[in-house]
Amino acid sequence: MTEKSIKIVTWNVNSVGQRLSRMLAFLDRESPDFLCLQELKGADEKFPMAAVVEAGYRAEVFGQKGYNGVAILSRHTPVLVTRNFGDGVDDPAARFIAATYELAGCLKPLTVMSAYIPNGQAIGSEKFIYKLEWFQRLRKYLATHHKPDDLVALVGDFNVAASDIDVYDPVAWREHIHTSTRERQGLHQMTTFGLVDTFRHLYPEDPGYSWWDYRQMSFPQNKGLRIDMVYATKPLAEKCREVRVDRNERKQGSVEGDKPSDHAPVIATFDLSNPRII
DNA sequence: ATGGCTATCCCTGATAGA
Repeated sequence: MTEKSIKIVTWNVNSVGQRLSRMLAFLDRESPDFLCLQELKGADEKFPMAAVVEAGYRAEVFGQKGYNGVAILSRHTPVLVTRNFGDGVDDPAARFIAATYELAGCLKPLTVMSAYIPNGQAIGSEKFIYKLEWFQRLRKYLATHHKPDDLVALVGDFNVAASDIDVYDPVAWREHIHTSTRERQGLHQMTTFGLVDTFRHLYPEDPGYSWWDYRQMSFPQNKGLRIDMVYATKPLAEKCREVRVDRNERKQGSVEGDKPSDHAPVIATFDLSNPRII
């Protein structure tokens, strides 16, 4: 393979079954190398594998009945796939999958991770503590399995707006779930492994919202949060040329299709034209 | 202040998401 760039997408689809036609159209239109999904909301056997294969992709799937569920779609075949953290914690939630690829023209393997960070529900709740612990477990997983100079893309729905620029109304959302100091610290601790927020790095001033509430006409008023991110280790982040939010996928209508997810896809493009560096 | 919408499954209400 000699492609000069790779495209990595993260998209919380809020049920892969409900979003199938939109997703297939997206694959056809954008032709990403990697499409990382969150909130499949179904067990493995409910995943639309035949349609994905028909579209020219394969899928590494980590499903769960009713809730959560993550996947990585790609035209490439991984050499290694891991599901969950394998850290001995008894946690049945399907929120993390990682796949490693040896791409032609790439001197080092590329690892792509699709993560669905817990929502946290309410500050101080049991689910909030679980969210904070989940960040620590993810941080430990990174340190155990990778080095900061590996090629790693950690993408997904992080359920935290990292700073006030990522929030449409920071005053109303002050110390709210998704913006609280402890959540932001958890997210920051994760990045200290050596991860760059590619969107924020390229566009310091752009809100870049990726989620809008289904209620209250939030999307037409652009009342959003940026909680879906593409993180990359430094050697990979240096190759990032563009990150964009595909807001058309949040729209409703005959052109875009019905029933959008409440999240829009985030599309990152990396230029790998100099293989001596990668 | 609350909930307003959309998804799941036990399915015609409860639970969860953010």
